[in-house]
Amino acid sequence: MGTSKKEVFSNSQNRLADIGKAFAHPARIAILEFLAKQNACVCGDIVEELPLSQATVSQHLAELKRIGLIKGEIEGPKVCYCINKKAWQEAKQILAQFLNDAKSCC
Amino acid sequence: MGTSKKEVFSNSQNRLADIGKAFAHPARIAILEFLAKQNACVCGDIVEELPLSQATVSQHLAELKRIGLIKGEIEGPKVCYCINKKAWQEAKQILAQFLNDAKSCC
DNA sequence: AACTTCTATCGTATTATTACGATAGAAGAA
DNA sequence: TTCTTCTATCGTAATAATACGATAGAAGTT
Repeated sequence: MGTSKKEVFSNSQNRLADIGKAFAHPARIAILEFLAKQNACVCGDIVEELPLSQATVSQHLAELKRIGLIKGEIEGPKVCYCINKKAWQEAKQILAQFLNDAKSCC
Repeated sequence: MGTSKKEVFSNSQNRLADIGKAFAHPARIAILEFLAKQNACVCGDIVEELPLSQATVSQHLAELKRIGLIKGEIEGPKVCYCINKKAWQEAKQILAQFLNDAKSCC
């Protein structure tokens, strides 16, 4: 009790839920928006964009990396982040399919 | 500390995060999938579809109602649920815009 | 080597979420 | 009225998520 019973749901349901979780916090939305509008990797200045501490931003970045939507590459003393295009397309496809399956009702 | 600092983010960022939260649990995905594939309102049999208790399912339904993605109408002793088409379209539009704004990178 | 810069992680406190049994209330059936 | 059915809510327990200061480690600079 208290634990999410994800083992009783299908892989695709859990994958979609994970994508949803990536979007389920305004800070992660802000991070993704910032990365998405760039045309290149962003090195470092993400923390300055957000009204959150460096530790908190790092946690959100780690969660987005776990889900796969962003990539981080070490570049000297900094780390460069960018959208993972492949996972982004996959998320777009999964969400579009899910959202388009709703039939009319009521 | 511990509280989500949603007040420092924009309304649209928080709205998108709320939509993400609706999708952020496999049980809610399962509920939405079940409702979405129907061509009519579903009265009652949602609990039997899910390996969760009636109380837990009711909580998930309440959360989906709060976010606006589903509607519930009292029909005799039962309650009929269905996708809220308007909010569903809104969610689709918001997500599509967000997902399509990613520029190429790396 | 010593210093600076950048980021991940640890430790920790607080709030949120998830889950379920039990109960209450609403509405039709007997 | 009494019974049954259905659903929301209460109470509660446990886990997850959020946030941040402090610290550690990696890498370049002086």
